[in-house]
Amino acid sequence: MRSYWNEGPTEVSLNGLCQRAGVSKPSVYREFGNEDGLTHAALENYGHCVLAKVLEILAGEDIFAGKIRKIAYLAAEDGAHESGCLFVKMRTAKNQMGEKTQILIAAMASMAVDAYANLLIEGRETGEWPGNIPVKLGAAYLHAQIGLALDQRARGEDPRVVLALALCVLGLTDAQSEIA
Amino acid sequence: MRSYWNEGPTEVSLNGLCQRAGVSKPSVYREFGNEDGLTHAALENYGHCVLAKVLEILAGEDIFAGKIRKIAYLAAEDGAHESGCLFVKMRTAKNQMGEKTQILIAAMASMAVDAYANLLIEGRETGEWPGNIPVKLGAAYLHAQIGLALDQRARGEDPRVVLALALCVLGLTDAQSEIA
DNA sequence: GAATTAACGTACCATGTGGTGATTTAACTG
DNA sequence: CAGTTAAATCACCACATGGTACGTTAATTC
Repeated sequence: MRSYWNEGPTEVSLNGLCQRAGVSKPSVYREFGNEDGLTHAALENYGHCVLAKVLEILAGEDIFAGKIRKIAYLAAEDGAHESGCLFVKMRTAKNQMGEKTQILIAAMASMAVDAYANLLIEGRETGEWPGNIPVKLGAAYLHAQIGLALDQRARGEDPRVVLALALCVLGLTDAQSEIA
Repeated sequence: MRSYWNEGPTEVSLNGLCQRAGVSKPSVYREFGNEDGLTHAALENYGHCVLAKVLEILAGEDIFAGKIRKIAYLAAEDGAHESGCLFVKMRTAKNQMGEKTQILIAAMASMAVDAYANLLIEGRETGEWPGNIPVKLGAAYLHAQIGLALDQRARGEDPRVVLALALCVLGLTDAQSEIA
């Protein structure tokens, strides 16, 4: 019922969604208050789902490069969220979102870059991530490139080769052959 | 009068624009037919303006790395189009654009990647662009990274460090210090 | 200056949006 | 089975959007 929200892209109107979901508008309003609450709940739910996947990867026993590769795979070619990353879609249209949703978007972006930073710190400590790139810059770079890949997929482009090339700068020279 | 369109972001409605431009709606329709024709004309005009700048850079007497640096500067920190790149904004919301405008968006993207390809070919011929990255991939990569920088600026982020790091993969190790 | 033509703008239309009050249906309690 | 309460819905509102018919003004021509 309310998981049907995952397929609801940003372009669908509240008016049309509750129609194709078989639920009437006042019910939605009783449950979420207003559209801002609705998008907020949808994004929060989506965040929990995708966060679970990412945390599973980060907590795994993989090697550093393997974790990066898995995250890149998730962003570039995993068919699970084939309708596109809801976070990226909402960030793209964030000025059309309500206040609460905008705050959530910013918070999720911050969490993502923090997660990348932790991964990079771990990689540096174990010596698996060589080079002299600051962790902060690396995390921002990873976040930007993953977001770019998701954006490209939302446009119908194939992000794989570009993402593979972009990740080379982190010193993972095998990333290109691994992904492409 | 019709150059006021450059400041017109995608979020402004036709209804509100002709009001703040002091022109009545029927006049707009007499001139452009429908909203699709309007956005098309606006994007075409913007394309001519920005294309002039890019061509000026490409046709200059600069060294290869200098041209790349100038283009990166144009994308990352030039205040000329401080309201954001209209092409990127329209590409972001391309499914809300009319048919003609969507075709123009695709055509302009193709022209951009062709221009990058020519630049890279020139760089390789003169030996200024080392490495074994195929020209086609390099052009797609440049296009993606420039687009990412413009997207980040549209979101209010500072794209400079990420773009500088991304351009390192092209073998321009000095790009980071030049831009940041 | 009169007549014709071209451009312009007011006022309007149909439609879709987010949001809500009144009413009916359903469930639960005694 | 009767009576109260909770929940879902029908129908509606105000508003904004893209788009247009028609009256009005301005320019042109003789």
